[in-house]
Amino acid sequence: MKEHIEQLIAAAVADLPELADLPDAAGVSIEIERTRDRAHGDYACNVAMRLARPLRSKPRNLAGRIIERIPESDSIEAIEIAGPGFINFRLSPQAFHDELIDILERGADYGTSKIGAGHRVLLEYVSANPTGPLHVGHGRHAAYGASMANLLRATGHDVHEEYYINDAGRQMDILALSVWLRMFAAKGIDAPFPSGGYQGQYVIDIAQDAAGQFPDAVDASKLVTGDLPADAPDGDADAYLDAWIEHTRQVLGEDMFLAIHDLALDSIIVDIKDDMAEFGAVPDEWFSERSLMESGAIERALARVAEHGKSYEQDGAIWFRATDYGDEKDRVVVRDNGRTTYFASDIAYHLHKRERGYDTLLDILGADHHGYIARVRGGLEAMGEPPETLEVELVQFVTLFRGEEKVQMSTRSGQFVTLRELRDEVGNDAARFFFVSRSNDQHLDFDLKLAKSQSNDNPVYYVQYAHARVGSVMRELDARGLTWSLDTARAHLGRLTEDHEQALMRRLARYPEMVELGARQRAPQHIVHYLRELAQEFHTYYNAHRFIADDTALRDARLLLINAVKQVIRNGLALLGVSAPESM
RNA sequence: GCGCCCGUAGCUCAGCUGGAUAGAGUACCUGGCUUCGAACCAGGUGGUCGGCGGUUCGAAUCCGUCCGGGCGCGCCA
Repeated sequence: MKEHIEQLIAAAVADLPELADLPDAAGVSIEIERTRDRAHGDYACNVAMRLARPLRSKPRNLAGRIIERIPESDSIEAIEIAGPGFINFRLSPQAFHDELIDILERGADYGTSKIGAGHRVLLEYVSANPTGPLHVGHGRHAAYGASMANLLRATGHDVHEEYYINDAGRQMDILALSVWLRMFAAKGIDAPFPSGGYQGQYVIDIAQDAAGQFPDAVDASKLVTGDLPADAPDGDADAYLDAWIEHTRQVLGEDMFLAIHDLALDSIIVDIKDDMAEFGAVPDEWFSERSLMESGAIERALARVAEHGKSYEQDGAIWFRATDYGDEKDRVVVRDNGRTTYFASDIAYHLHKRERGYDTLLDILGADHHGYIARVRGGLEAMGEPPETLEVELVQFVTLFRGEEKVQMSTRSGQFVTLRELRDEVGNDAARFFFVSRSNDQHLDFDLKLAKSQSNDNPVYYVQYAHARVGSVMRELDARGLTWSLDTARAHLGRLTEDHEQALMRRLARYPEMVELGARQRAPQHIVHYLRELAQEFHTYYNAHRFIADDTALRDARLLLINAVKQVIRNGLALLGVSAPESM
């Protein structure tokens, strides 16, 4: 519809005689937008105001001359000039009726488009370190990422969802150490535990399993260390940890250390996969950082950086010239001990994404990673890849409250509320809906007490209730021995003359635009707000009029309308990963 | 100090990349179930869009600056 109006305007503007003298004015783009106020019709166009200056004409006069040249259309009932020079379009009833029928005929497909056809998007999200269960912050990432994947697919993009597993590196070593030390407790032997180790119950559970599988590793004599630096608070917790890791590697041997490391890793990844799957977030691929090292991808990436002269050696390390790309300082990619850094993995990973043929690398990252964006983009450029292919959406933090009290969370100390706990408390639907109801670049306050005690007040139920109510009406129809069908009802849509019905039809017709907007702006919250408005208008209608009327034609028309409402609510909720129950 | 995100009703937040009189939810007040589900609806109270300049037909939206909050600035990941 929007495109149709655009074409009408374009034809009219092209027909303006004065435009011939000013070829550059033709560059003014035609913008059609939805009106906010019903009194302004359905669509408005500002082209007359934009062209007024280059054409040295008054906006309202110009608008008049444009309107004279707009071709006839069955979809348009009226065109008028308003305000400073807007051209307002009022759609014909026929246009809305056609839309209702389209909704029911296309069903689950309604609202989808092909605007993203041919675009290959690699969508990476969550990618939490596998050092423990997902917490509520990851839940926000999962909800946002999965909803974005749905939106992008609905608009025709070819989307590949991916979770990057940081299965190499120091954090995993600390986890392996933590598990090993807890294995002693499983066998009734006292063992020290560094202040910086992972302290959650899940570590103890994994250790129980590991102690059974690797009994030889639980040997009190292996706990005897030489001099170690002091642990916090007297000393440096990190130095203490590193000394312990080094010690553990030696007394256990690389193979045993790796065995415990991998047992812990596998156990946690299985847990994360289950958790996300239950939450409706199912990545197509789980991409291992270690695989980058083993396949030589990191070396390849670093070689490309070197070829472009964007790295150098200093102090025994290899540095990437990040300052050439606006970073504050150059960054190490290979340490003086020969090991590559996380950053090296990351640019190699992004190169690998490009090598797999993706046009857009959409990363969903925590807000604390923002300092990283320019660097990775610089890395891509330094490897000869277009830097603009990397697009990053930052997700701001979730602050948990229990009533008035802020809940402090720290993965390392094991003090956090897990995603699983949250889902158990408020349910998947409420959690998914709540997480994407706020813009991702806004901080999110999540009050657990409120979510638990008043879960019935959650806005998700408001929307689901509208859907269930239509189901209920159709069951009532059946109970009364009446029937309804699209084919007989379509002839009576002219009976939908009430204000509430007009408002609903207008709203329904906007849905495809909302899907497009949500996908384009990477903003699923538009769908949330739209659904609330649609549900609100439906509830108002419900309270004001009876659908199962004695007048058959009127009844058929109204039932067609509310079934269209039901279909659109279902489609919108599906994008958000929220169920649409028939009854509740 | 530098960089990124943000500041909109008492509270939590939208505001469709510059449009017409700034919107929801919640809280508070009033009213509506013998009638398709009251997990609902109708009405009311509530705003210098953080402050000040600028850009233009037009600014909550763009630019500058100041104030206030969050996050980041490792040979950690």
